[in-house]
Amino acid sequence: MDYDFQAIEQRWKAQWKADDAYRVDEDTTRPKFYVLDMFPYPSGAGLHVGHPLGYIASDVFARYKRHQGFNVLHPMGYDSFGLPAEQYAIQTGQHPAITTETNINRYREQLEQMGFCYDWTREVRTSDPQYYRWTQWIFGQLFESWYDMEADKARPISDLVAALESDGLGQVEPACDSKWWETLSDEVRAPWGEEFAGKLSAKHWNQCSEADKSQILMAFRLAYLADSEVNWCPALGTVLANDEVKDGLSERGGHPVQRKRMRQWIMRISAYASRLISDLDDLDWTDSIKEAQRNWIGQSQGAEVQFQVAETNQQLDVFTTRPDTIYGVSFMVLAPEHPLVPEITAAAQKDAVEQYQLAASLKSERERQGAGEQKVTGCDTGAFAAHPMTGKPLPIWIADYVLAGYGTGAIMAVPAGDERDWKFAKTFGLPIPPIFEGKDTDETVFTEKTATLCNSESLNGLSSQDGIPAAIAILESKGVGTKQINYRLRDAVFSRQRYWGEPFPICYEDEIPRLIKDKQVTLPKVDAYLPTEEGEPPLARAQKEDWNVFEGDRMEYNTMPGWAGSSWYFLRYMDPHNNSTFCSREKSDYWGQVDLYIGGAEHTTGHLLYSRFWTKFLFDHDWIGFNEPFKQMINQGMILGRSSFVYRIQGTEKFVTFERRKEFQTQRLHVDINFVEGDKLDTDAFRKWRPEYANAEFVLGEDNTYTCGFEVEKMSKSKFNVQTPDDLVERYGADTLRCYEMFLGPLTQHKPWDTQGISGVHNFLRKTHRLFEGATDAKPDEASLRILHKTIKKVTDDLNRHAFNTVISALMIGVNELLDSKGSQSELLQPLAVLLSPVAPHLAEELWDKSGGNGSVMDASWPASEEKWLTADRITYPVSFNGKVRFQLELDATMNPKEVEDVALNHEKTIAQIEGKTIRKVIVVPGRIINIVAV
RNA sequence: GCGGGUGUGGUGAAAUUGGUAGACACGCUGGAUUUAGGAUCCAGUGCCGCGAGGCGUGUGGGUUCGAGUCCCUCCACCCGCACCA
Repeated sequence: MDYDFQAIEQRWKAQWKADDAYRVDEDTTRPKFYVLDMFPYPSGAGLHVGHPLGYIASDVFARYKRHQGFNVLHPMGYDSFGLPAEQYAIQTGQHPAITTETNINRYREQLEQMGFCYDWTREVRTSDPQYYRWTQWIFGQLFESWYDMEADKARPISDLVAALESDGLGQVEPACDSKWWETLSDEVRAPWGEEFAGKLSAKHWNQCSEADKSQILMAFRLAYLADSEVNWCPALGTVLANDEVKDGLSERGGHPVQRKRMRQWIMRISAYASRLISDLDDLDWTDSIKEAQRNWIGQSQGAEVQFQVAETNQQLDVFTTRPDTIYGVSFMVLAPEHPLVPEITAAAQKDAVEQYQLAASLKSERERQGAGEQKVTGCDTGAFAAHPMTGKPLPIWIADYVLAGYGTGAIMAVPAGDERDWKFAKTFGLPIPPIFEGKDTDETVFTEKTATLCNSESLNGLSSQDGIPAAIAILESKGVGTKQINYRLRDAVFSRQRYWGEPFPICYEDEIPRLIKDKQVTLPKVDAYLPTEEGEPPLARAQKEDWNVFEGDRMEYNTMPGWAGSSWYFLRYMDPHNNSTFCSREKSDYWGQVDLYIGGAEHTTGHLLYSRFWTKFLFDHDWIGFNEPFKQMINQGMILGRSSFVYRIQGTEKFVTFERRKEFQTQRLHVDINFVEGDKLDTDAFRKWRPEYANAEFVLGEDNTYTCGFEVEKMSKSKFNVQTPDDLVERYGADTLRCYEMFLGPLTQHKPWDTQGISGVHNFLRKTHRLFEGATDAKPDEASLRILHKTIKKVTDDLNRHAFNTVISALMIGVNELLDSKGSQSELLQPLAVLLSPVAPHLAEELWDKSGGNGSVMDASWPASEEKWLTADRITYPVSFNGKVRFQLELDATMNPKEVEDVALNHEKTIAQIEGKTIRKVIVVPGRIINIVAV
């Protein structure tokens, strides 16, 4: 009988459903294994063949681990809040929940069709109030926490309040902005005096009103409200986090982004910067992702140094990684936006400075970041700072190349040792004090750390390695500087001016935010999904009675960003229906970290960083027992599409075939790959595609056909090159699709999609089916047993190293060889069905059943390869001369190297090869190779 | 510029510890069979050469009895970061 994949797949899918075969429960008698796929956003387009690649790999591994006796958690759910559904709502007025539901149903259908072993009873959706109440709860906990730098962990805000009441800020060191008090209103600060520099006393704290205290605490909360420069995207009508902006454009949609000062909820992720870097070391992730995270966090060690501005009591703080070069400082540079600029600028320079500032502010983010060559620009403020060591006056300039957002927004310029400072000094004729022995820094800048310092008083003769700590010691003893670690990572904006996201459990009284703890706030209904006329977010449209909870004067109008719900979803899968906590400690202790996380590499600096941050936060409060979410991660490569093109002769409705396109002025247009078979265009289908092509004419090739051009590029709707899994499953079955996607090549590599190869894999499954047709209870012969055990070993080894493509090859070889050796005995076939089951579960179940297996193949234990069938009696040695293989020699496996050598040397072909030469050396690698060196 | 990665037949690729380069497939060529079907089977297929043989893993060098694999040089492409003080 033929391989009727449709009947087989339908039958077993139904059976598994009836048996609840994918249901998992906690079971302390078995070891656990947690395999997770990255959370999909259910888009309207459904899945294309690229999406399931990772899902198939994780499913294969989950099934393999189950065979090995692990209790495997393998869940799936949806990151179902997000922009596309909301954009659609804006256009059509349809509630995003409806769009989302429709899309999820489509996803679910596609996922089930491919036979994934997800435990659907654990499905989560971030837009479900039962889920997001816990996202809101975690936000609330972040709001009610501060970061204790000494203990290096988050603690309840009540601890900080207690400390403030008894000792003020004297005994505790909370993570905060270096000048946290500057964000407070003047009334709050007034009693503390002009000279206040952060040492808030208990007395002052206790004198504050409740409103004042709330303002002060805001400076220390892990989720806080603050005015800050944000990335505002007018086209999307919302702010974006740094990781959502690429080259000054929004990652989604590519719209321009501006800087704007806005009051926003912010997450103090910077408090975790150091742990987010150091804990990377123990993760089994690719170096490139770990490196990208280190880069993004951007740790640099150095010193903060204070410079006194002459004739004022103002002080300039700068951060430097090279405090050893302090004697080489000849000027200072501030960012044009630096708050001190207006205060210190000399009267004579006022106009020039203001002009420069204006010019800088008019430049877009993109221009500021300088796409290409950087021109050196700057402007003298006319003010001077005193060198902290020598007291010498240093001119203070402003310039674009100093960024307001990094460090303190000001630098001490050391032209001898810094490329940009050097160029700046050369451009504006500023001095370049030589500070490196034997280096003419007037000629070229010397940026390496290898030189010996000179003209640097007590630092003379020191290398940079010794000079840095020495310089810091001097600075500290003079009270003009401290050792400091600086990070590039900024706190993450957590507000979005959007409708389709988690509402904040926050209300305002006299504009003071208050956390609503006793009731869950759900999304209110609104009359439109657009901002109000006053520019308030859509939620501001909701009337008082539209809110299920309305407290204070008003509710918070912002919603949370997409990454809120996805930062902790892997925990909810462990305990998805818990109504009293986000995830019970008992469950999270059992399931623990994700053992294997599979997904794309596009979440490097967003999701992966944020979920690490939230995990550490939950760990600090002892609500979970681990501080990293994902122990091992594999990033699957993209499956690229093969786009087809037609060539329209400019200004006409004529299309010219690929071969003759050069004869005309043409425009290359994407054409739907559904009209193209083997690069030949179905011209009738093309005419019917769009009204404007109805009268299309074609300039054909010699064979009277229209040939399309092609290119391999990213699969996308707009390129009309999307291949969906649906019709492939229809034509070849889910098992074939699963095997084919695995067979394409290494999981982590990018590869073009090409359906031509699919027949080979389908054929393999048919052959496998045929092998089982002749199942008997007879005793298998030795040769067949060898084939089986070789296959068991290869498949097992390859699965362990996640080499899924060679798993398929190994099974192909095994089946081909067993067909040749007539190895159709149940004793061989049953283990073979188990080997097949991770990659082709439906067929494996059918064959397991046919070959007399008990129960479901899914619960059969993984076969072990037996050593005795792996070692052969005879070995075929390649015999090489000077490294080049000349002939084969079949020898007894028991022969020792000396015996092998003797046989090889006396072989007639050897004698022929070495004729006229002397043998210098003979190398025999037992079981491997014989190499004879002769000259 | 810095960091990470990848270069192997016509194509996707394999070679796990330095040990027969191209397994397994696709495609192609020839043949068989068949109710011309996107079916099946057999043989061949890295390149050059009729052949013996020679040459072959981006380039050039090195280590080694032996290098796709290790070391150095350069090139190409992909990804990330990018005036980061």
